[in-house]
Parts: sequence; structure tokens; C-alpha cells
Amino acid sequence: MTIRGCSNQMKFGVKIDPLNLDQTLGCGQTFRWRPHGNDTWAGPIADQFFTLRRDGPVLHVEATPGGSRARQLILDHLRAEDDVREIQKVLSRDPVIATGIAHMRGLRIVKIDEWETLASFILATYANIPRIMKMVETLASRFGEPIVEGVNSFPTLDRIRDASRSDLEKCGFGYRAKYIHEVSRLLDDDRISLMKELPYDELRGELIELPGVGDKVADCVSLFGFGKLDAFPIDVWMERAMARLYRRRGSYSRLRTFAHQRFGLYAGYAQEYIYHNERSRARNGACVFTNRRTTV
DNA sequence: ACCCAGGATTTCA
DNA sequence: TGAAATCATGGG
Repeated sequence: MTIRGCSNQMKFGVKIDPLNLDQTLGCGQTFRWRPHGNDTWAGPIADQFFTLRRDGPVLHVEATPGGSRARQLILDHLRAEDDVREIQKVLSRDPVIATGIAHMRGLRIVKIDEWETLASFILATYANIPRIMKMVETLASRFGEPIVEGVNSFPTLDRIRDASRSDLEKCGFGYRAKYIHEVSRLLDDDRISLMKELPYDELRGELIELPGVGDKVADCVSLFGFGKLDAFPIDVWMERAMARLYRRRGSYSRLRTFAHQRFGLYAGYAQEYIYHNERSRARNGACVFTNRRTTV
């Protein structure tokens, strides 16, 4: 999906540090960024298409169509105001996390649109990441608006509400189609605006009432969609990691309580370090974390 | 054919 | 409160 001959395009640079695009955009937080080699990634945010290339402390950005909003979209998406060094310093009191952080200095939590995150993680239930990406692309291609050739914006809540149940069932989402359909009818933009004002615990309580939203999806949406850094999503990879690293097993609520006590307000960052490591470990056979020293 | 997937819901003890 | 069955489908 190269951009060529596009007059409505702008380029600029922003300083975001630390930042590693592979670690940040390739670890399952987002489903629409694609690697283009050489530390370059491309994907849509809102109604714009971006190509990102990191060069030292400077992030080079190409935005189509560009405009005054482009810079802020990138800064918000990559949470440029997070003091990642301070967060890493605090979390490093846990030696298990500290070992992992050393290999993931450039990992940042991303901030995604609230509705996009909710719909995406409802689709993500009990599917692997390649399939999740395919389902999200299907939703965008059938209901979103074209941005550049071959790439559509993520469809708005209003647009999905207008879609028929039948249209959604033809997307290959399986049982997830029903949830997307029902949630779109239970929410509106005003309700989401109100939810933005809630603290994590109350937000989580509201999200989990939605059909197709359980413990894990509520925490992913709280963390990536609503920016609640104290959320700690636990999926099958995290269950394995928590058992291996901390000898902690049991119900979601037990693991969540343990995580909150141990990692506090930055549990979300801790989760990403653990999750990213567990998956790269499975791919490479590498073991960054050990459980030899688990005293805080 | 087989196993698993960034699970949620329902059912039953 | 918690284990077990069910769901609908595709990627590896």
C-alpha cells in the first residue's frame, strides 16, 4: 500500500523518547499497523494514514491527508506525555520486571480510540492475532471510509449501529458478530464521553456489563482505549507468564489483585513487559525473564 | 485431522 | 465461587 502522487500529504518530525516502533506497534496492542521494514510502520489513525520511521530520537511522520490534527494524533496515539523512564524506574523495584525492561526500553503503551478498541477486542476473543487483524480489516473495509488506496478508517459507532445484523454475520466473525451488533445499540458517543470521566474501577464495571465483554476485554479496553494505566489484562499468555514468573495461579480476580498490589498504578506497563516477553519467548525460545529472584 | 487462539457466556454442582 | 460445556472459525 504505497502512497504515490498524493498531493494531500504532509511530513514532519516529532521527538518521542524512548520509542521502539517494533516493540510498541508489533506486540498485539494494536491491530492495524503494518511493518514496512527498516524500523518503518504504516497504518491509520482516525481518518488519516500514517507512515512512521524512527531515526534516533526523532520520529519521522508522513500523514495523508495531513493537516493541523496530524501531529496531535501521533502524540496522543504514542502517549508522548508518558514519563516512560520514570515508569520503568518505579517498576524496576520488581527485579523480574527490571530484567525484562532492559530488553524493552522503547515499548510504550498506545492510546487508541475508545470505540475502536472496544470493537477490536470483542473481535479478538478466542482468536489468534493474524485472524484478529483480518477481522478488523474486514470491519474497516466494509463499513469504514476510504483514506488511501486499500485502507479504510475504522468505522464509527454510528455506522456500525446502522449496519444490519445480517451484514455483520457475513463478515466471518462467528459468534462475535452478535456482540458487535448488540454493543453498538447499547452505546452512543455521549455515553462513551461519560465513561471517559470514570476512574478505572467504575469504567471496568460498566464495560463488563456489555455483551461479549468479560474480565479480559474490559481490561484491554480500559488500558488501550481509555488510557487507564492501572488496568492489567490477563489472557492465556499472561496466565502462563504469571505462573512461570511468580508462581501465581487461580481465578482472574486473584491474579488481578496480585498484580494490582505488586505493580500499582503502572500495572498496565508491567503487563505489557511481561506479555511482550512471554510471546517473544515462545517465538524465539529466548528467556529474558527468570524467576530466580522474586523478592521485591 | 489436529490444536490452539490477547474469552465470554451459560449451565450446573 | 468455580469447574465444565458451548460457541464459530481460521491460522499454524
